[in-house]
Amino acid sequence: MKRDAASKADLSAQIAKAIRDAIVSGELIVDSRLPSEAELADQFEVSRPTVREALKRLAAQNLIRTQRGATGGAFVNRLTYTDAYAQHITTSTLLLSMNAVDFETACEARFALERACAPLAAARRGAGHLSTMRAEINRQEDPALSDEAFCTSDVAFHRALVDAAQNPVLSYQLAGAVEAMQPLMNMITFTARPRRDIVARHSEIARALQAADAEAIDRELARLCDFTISLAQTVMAVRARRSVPSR
Amino acid sequence: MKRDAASKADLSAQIAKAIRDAIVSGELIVDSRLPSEAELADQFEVSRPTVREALKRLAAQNLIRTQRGATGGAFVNRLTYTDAYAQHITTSTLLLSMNAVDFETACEARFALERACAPLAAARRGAGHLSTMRAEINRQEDPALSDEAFCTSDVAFHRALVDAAQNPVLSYQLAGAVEAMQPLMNMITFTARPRRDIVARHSEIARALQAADAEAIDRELARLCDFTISLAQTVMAVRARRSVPSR
DNA sequence: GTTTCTCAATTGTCTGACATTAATTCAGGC
DNA sequence: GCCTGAATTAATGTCAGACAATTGAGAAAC
Repeated sequence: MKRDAASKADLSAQIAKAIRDAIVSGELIVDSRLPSEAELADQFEVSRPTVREALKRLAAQNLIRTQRGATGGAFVNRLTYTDAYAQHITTSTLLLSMNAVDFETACEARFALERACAPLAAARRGAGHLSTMRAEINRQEDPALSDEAFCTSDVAFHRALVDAAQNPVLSYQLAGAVEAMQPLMNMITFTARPRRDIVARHSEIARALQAADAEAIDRELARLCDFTISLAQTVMAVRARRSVPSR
Repeated sequence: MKRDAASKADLSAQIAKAIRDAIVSGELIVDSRLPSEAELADQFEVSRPTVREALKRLAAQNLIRTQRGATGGAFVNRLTYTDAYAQHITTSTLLLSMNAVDFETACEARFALERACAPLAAARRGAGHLSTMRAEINRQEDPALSDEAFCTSDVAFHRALVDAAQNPVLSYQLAGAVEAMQPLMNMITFTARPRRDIVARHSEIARALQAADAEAIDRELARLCDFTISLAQTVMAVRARRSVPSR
């Protein structure tokens, strides 16, 4: 855990990097305790506040956790799938919102990824996945369901499809893509999303999954993708006309 | 930018969350300047070091950048694709290494994702992508190439295939999966990876991409996936036998 | 043996200070 | 009038020292 005097970055950034490298390289293994803040301050020849800033940087990335008390300190955190999901979703959401990614690009990416898991899902889907999907379809058929709840159910449905592939790494990668899309999806949902068509697609997907018909799943996802994109274009066109009424 | 007194978390975590929420909700837009540390300390009724720890947390996530000097301060950062790539790769790599994800699962996920972009890549590939892939194949044919360089070239090849889909969101999602796999790949590369077979697959993929033959790309990727997994199993079996020699 | 108390180690927070950086301002010379 | 350059100023970066809060461990009492 050495820090090069070279880089011009802030001390706290240098120290954070040094510790991060030690973790990534395996020098510090999961659940091992880092030296106390005072000891780190001595080692790196900086003050304790500087060390603390470095530790907060690592804590922000879920790389360490801290505990107070006599046997407390900073411990190397095991990065769980849950943590990784959360970070991935945050990053993806911000990336989409801050770079004005157009709906078509995001939608295309999202469905392309989802189609990637169709063959695996068809081969491995369990009863739990199918029942989850059917339950969500039932909820979606209720006209009294609010738009927000419909959206959430939509995400849950697709999440179940992804999970049916029974590959946690794949689920992790796709969860970010699907969930990060939700805010963008909402933009069109709250205007005029014809639920009947979507539920019909969902039903077909569930049927195909039960039949382990990978090609049918793929086909339905492609239709749903095209449908969503064309719907978005319609909505955008209407909005554009409204904002420039007389011309 | 208010902080609830509710949560029991550290003050710096609360403040970081409050500011992060303000950014995500759009209350603070890209490139806008946050109040100075002293002002934030007043607003949140904490000391400056506490505010600084909060800001370092956000800086660790590339959400803000800081600048010294008279007109300095903390500014909301635009999350670039490059930043997002880097974070995604770091997270994915740590997730794989800390959770003892087995090679087969990771490999399956990686190729499933890559196959997702085959149709788009076939439809849109430009001359640049094809020439990059051919150049990498040429490098890979050189027997003098070191194992590390071969690996890097391998990643570059697949990266070009992904980029050929011309969807930056898709590229972002896949870059993490492909690059995070590299350390795991290295484990088998450095023993006995038959380069000829891999180069043959790569050549076929490049040919199929040029011919815009999505199905052929998909087929070749599937073969490469199966090949890689079986190779890994062979290597593991050999290692297991070596580590338990006489029994 | 069990419970309770005290203690020590560690993180969390505050105060106040100084160093460093960089834009701005303004005086002086041309 | 215009350029040059030094002082000003406002901000972050860093430090030292202190105290509060928390928590486990060992000592002491029963």
